[in-house]
Amino acid sequence: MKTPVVTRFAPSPTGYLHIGGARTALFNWLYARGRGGKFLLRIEDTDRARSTPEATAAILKGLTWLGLDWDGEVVSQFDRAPRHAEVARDLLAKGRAYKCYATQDEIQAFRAQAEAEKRSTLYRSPWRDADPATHPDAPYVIRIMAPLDGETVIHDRVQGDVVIRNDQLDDMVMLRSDGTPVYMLAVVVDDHDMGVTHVIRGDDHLNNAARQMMIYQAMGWDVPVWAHIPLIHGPDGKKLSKRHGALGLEEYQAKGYPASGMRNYLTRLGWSHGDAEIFTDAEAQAWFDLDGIGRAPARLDFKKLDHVSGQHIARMADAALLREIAAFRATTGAPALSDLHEERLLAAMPYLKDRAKTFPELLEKARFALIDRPVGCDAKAQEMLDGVSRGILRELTPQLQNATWSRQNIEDATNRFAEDHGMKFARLAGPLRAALAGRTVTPSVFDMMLVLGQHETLARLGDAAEDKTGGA
RNA sequence: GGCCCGUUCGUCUAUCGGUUAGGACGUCAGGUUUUCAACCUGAAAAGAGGGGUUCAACUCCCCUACGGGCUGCCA
Repeated sequence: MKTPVVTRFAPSPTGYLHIGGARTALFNWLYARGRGGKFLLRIEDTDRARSTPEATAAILKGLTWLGLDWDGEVVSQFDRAPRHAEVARDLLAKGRAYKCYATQDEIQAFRAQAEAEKRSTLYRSPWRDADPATHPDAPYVIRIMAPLDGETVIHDRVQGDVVIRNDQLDDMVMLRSDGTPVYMLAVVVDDHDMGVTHVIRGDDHLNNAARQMMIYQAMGWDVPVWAHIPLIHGPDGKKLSKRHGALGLEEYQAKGYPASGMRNYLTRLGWSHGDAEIFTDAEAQAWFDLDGIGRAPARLDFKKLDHVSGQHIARMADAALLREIAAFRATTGAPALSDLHEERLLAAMPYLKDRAKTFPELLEKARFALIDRPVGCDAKAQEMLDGVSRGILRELTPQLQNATWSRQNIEDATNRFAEDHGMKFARLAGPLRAALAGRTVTPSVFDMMLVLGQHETLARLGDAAEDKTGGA
């Protein structure tokens, strides 16, 4: 029987959810969800000085926004410290670890000298083979006994087989002198206890995998499947850092990218499935595999994000889009839309969603539907509504008044009017735009009329004809 | 310093020894048009460098260059 897949995301709560971390979480989520497995969440909060509850909250919030749901309770690594220590002592009892009484000063001095002499800085503790009878009554750390020769092979699903000579591995510390566990021990114990089968994480941990395997082997535990994915870089190809901006996931939320577009973009960044570019979650889950992950770090490309985002907005169902936009407005602190405005926005959706890459862009194009009279003209729209144009609108109004409100009828009436007056429709379009929206850049005038309805349309035309549209 | 990983159009990538090296974003040129977009068509654009192996190398091996990571009683 095949063991079910269990993946996990294990961030340190030292800040917001980083875009790179979000992608790592996404890969774990996709892998588990596509295989009917579990996706677990563990907060690595053993560094008490840097961990904050606010950061944990921000991470959960970010994951929730991205739509990555996890299974079971969130595990706090710090809470499991006693269990980590227990394993360290177990290893001690098994003779796979030893107490080291070397002071930090001693070790530091050794490293400084090794560095000066350009020798390996790997520290070899003299206490490894010391007779327990000679142990002083002093603080000690517990170090693992690393194998002295041979090699460790990391069978990595992304990087291939990575061979590390065991003489490159030192007797790493597992338990500090104050009895607290070190990260390297904690991850292994937690991953094992949580039943994690696939460790998908940044390739900055690739070398660490060899160290961690020492613990798995000493405890006789199954080593998980490794998949070390390249970290993503900024647009300049350099490591992601503050100066790149847009580092936190919430910044993307604030910019109005739909979560589905974000998932699509991040999935496709450094992973591919033939020529597939735009896909649904169901497709991503079905297609996602470790083999498709590239081995080189990928750069963020905001233009492509825009494109993917636009495609997702265009493909979303109108009602769903309306809900997402309402949620987006709420996060920006905008007041909820009135029923009338919401109704109009929904009606306008088919005309707007093909043309917007983000929610704010869509909202901007929807302005005409979300305002009440007077429309409020900006400078260009005001210019458009000169005396002549107002006269034209006055004459056009009765034609629209008599039309039964359908696209066909509105278009016919308008075109007939233009023809009768020997003008091109383009001559009418500008003033109509200004009258209906108070702007010169708007959706199609017929689309707007349809969304607004006959009554509102005529009222706005009336305002314009009488020069009562108001300023911007 | 030691060890490990990586390198195909500007960017994300396909190719898993034999292709005119394909797609997407972006760019440029046309088209459509009712403004802005969107959309459609087309174009330019790539195997880091050097050695091997092979009838044949982007693909396999080695070296170099460049980029990245690890080397903590941080995670």
